[in-house]
Amino acid sequence: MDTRYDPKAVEQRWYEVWERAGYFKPRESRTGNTFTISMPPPNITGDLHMGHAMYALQDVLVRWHRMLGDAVLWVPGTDHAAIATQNVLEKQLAKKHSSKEAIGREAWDQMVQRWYETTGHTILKQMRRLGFSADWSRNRFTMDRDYVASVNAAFVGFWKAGLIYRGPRIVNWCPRDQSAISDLEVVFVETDDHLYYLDYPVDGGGTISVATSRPETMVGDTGVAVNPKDDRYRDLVGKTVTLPIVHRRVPIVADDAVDLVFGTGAVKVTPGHDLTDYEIGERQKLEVRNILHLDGRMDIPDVPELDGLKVPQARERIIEMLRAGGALQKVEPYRHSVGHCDRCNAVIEPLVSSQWWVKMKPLALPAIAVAEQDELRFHPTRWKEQYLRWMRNIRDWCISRQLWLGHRIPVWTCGNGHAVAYETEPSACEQCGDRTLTRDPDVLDTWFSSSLWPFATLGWPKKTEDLDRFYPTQVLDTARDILYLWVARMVFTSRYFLDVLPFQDVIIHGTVLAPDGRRMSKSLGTGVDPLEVIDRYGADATRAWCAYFGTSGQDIRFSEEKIKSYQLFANKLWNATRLLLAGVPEGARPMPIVTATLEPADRWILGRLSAVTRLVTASFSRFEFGPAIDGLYEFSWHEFADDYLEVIKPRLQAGSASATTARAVAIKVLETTLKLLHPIMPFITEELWQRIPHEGETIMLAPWPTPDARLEDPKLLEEMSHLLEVVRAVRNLRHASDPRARRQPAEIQSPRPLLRDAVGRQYLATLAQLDLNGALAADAPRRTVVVGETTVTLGLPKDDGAETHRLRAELEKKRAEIALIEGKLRNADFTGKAPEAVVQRERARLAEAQEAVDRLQRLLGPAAG
RNA sequence: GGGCGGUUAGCUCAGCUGGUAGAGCGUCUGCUUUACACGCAGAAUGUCGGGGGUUCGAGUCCCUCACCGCCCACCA
Repeated sequence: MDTRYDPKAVEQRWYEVWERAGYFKPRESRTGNTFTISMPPPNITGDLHMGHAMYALQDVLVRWHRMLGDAVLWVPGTDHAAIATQNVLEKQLAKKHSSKEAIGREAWDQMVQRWYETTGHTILKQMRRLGFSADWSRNRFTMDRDYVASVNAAFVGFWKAGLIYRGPRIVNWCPRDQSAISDLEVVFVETDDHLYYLDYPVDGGGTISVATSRPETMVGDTGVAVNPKDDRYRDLVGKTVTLPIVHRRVPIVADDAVDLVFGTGAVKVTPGHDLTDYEIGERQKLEVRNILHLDGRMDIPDVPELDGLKVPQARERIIEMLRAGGALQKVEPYRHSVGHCDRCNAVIEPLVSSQWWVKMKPLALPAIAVAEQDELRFHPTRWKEQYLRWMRNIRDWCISRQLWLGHRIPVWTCGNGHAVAYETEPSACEQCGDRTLTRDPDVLDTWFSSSLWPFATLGWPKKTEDLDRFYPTQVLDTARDILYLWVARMVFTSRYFLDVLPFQDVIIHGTVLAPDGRRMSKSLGTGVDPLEVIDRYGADATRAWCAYFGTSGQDIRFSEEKIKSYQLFANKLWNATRLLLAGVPEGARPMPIVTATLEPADRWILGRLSAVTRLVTASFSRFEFGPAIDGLYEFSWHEFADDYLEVIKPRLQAGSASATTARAVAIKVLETTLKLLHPIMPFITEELWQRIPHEGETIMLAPWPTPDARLEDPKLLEEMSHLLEVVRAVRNLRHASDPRARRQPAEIQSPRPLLRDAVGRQYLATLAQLDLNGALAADAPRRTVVVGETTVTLGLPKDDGAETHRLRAELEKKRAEIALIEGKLRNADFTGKAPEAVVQRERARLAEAQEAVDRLQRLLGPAAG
């Protein structure tokens, strides 16, 4: 074995072995349980970023449950991401000065197909590099034929229940994509703008002023609204105004939606191009007028000056016209949020258009109940409220998109106008038999298909074996930005179609940010490719970083230091293994541990191992992986390697029966540690586990360790802790004088059982490089160190004062501590009200501190003061 | 406008139900000790964002302010 661990050489090799052996496929359950996770399908938009590395959290759970003995299935796949992918491909075409319209539908479809094949493949390869143990034989793509069948079945299912309707309603329209988008796909950006005050002449005399940030829409006004409680305008309600420029008469109405204190308290109402106005218009029975073409140009033939202009130009032009006509009262600077398309960033133009909708209220109610009753749990828990807030305020879902990429809406209309949803292409109208059928040109919101993901990937609506065996899943892990877009929707679709929750636990992992705290983004140049990270530090280190930060719920600034520390950790394990394997023949069988021959150190490390086993298992159970990796790092590096391995070195070299025991214990501890670590760092653990004596063909299927409380002896733990403290004190003392001195002669006095014992003294001698075998010569120089009841006297010359200085500082610290505790104990409130145990602890602390002060004073002599 | 999260050592972050402030990295000191210099041994470093309160006792609970980030909303 080389002195350095090389992840590159190891990781690829093991991954191939695992995959070829079929370990990623579900096996017979030893526990009777199944454990299923549906992997959130990455978008086929070509970029795999550090966010995807966070899927390692799923692999941790999956590998853990596999070791627990469950029948485990992790279903992977990819999402066609209709609008996002279309945007990527359109940009590619634009670079070549082309467009989808220019190349035509057929060439476009081919381009899409090619994209699916190449990009989908790349993503899967990248996930393999991360060590993901998903069952790739069950890999799904939302555009696969079977998946399309699921989508159609869901659509028809909703349709038959009357939950889908088509209708003209106001929608968020993206003029660049020329498609409707849902509320969730609109991002609002704070923008510096202007508020224009317009005077509308009231018929019969007077004027009414309205404030607007969109004066160009006044040509589509069909009313003016005021608040019914507004005394200023009470007399005007019911009258009409004549709009400037278009010279149309529109009514003044009263509506509660109007804010009394904003602007003038009077609002121009444009039901055709504003969400609020649309609702006011519905209530007040106002006409809806459309003044925009679908590409965002003005559609107002009556006003040739404006017709065909883009919105910004139209705004400028109409302001001139209004000003000229004396209708522009004033303009104020105004900052407000403007909706943009989430995908292409174009300014959203609300307009009325005929779209397909899903009625949400009936679907939302059960989805609310399950969260309220904690059948559906969120980690961290605060996301429950977020989820509920959204579900409670949910509005109907616009599911149709006017895109060239996506699932076609499975509705065909016959010559007689019967529009019906069919699961497969019909040959005749279901209602009248007419054979002239045309399919709806629209496609579905990509999230409609995603919302079926956990069960559609298992074959639904077919009653497949997989669906029967592996559904529902147990855990969903994802990023918070798709809590509503995706998670919430899976809950109601699964409740609706399968009458069961798609998963019980939802983990919302932290979002990975750039080192400067900005969002990771390719366009900002802040993106980090996980493969580069893997190349530098190894997949195991990358995954450990994910485990450490991912489940805390906080956003994570990407920082390489921590990843690097896990790379070093892997190296540490590698070298510890090298040490233990020296002298063990290749292919040796596991050595049974003979309890009778165990030394205190052996019992101690086994006890600590048991405690760590409990810690890791509890950490995994709570979906908080930070304490698990932290605990394993601390235990194996410091307790196992620094303390235990150092303490047994003389035994190993002596080659006695004691060596056999020590080696057996050390290997047992190492082997167990590797198993506990395997879900997080699969590669190094497999590599090392294969090298040490073990049973079984892969660590992936090794049984998960269980703690053994009988091994945890609190008294022994305390004895060892004390011993290690003495070691540190001695090292400290020698550090201050002559670090090169080895095997320093020394005497020890201690009432502690372990240090009275020859074995314990041997530990001390080994770790602190002391020779405790003889008494110090009477005339030898002496230095003494005191830890609690233990005193060690070393044959060392007096130091130059540094040690005295240190002791003095310690004395001061102890005295301060005593003053603090005494103050506490003098306080009758404390002694009276604090629990007895706490008071006792303070008394013990005081006694200990006083003893320490006595010793320090004795050491320092009369000069101590 | 409403809500959520954050503010702890130079940096990045842990600190569960209130009871002597922790890790990694960095810094400093000393070590080519035969597993590992990707190492070993040791050290230093915090009015736990400000203010108020509850309590015998607050990083931890309550109120309030400030700043950073995120989400939601029919911000004309």
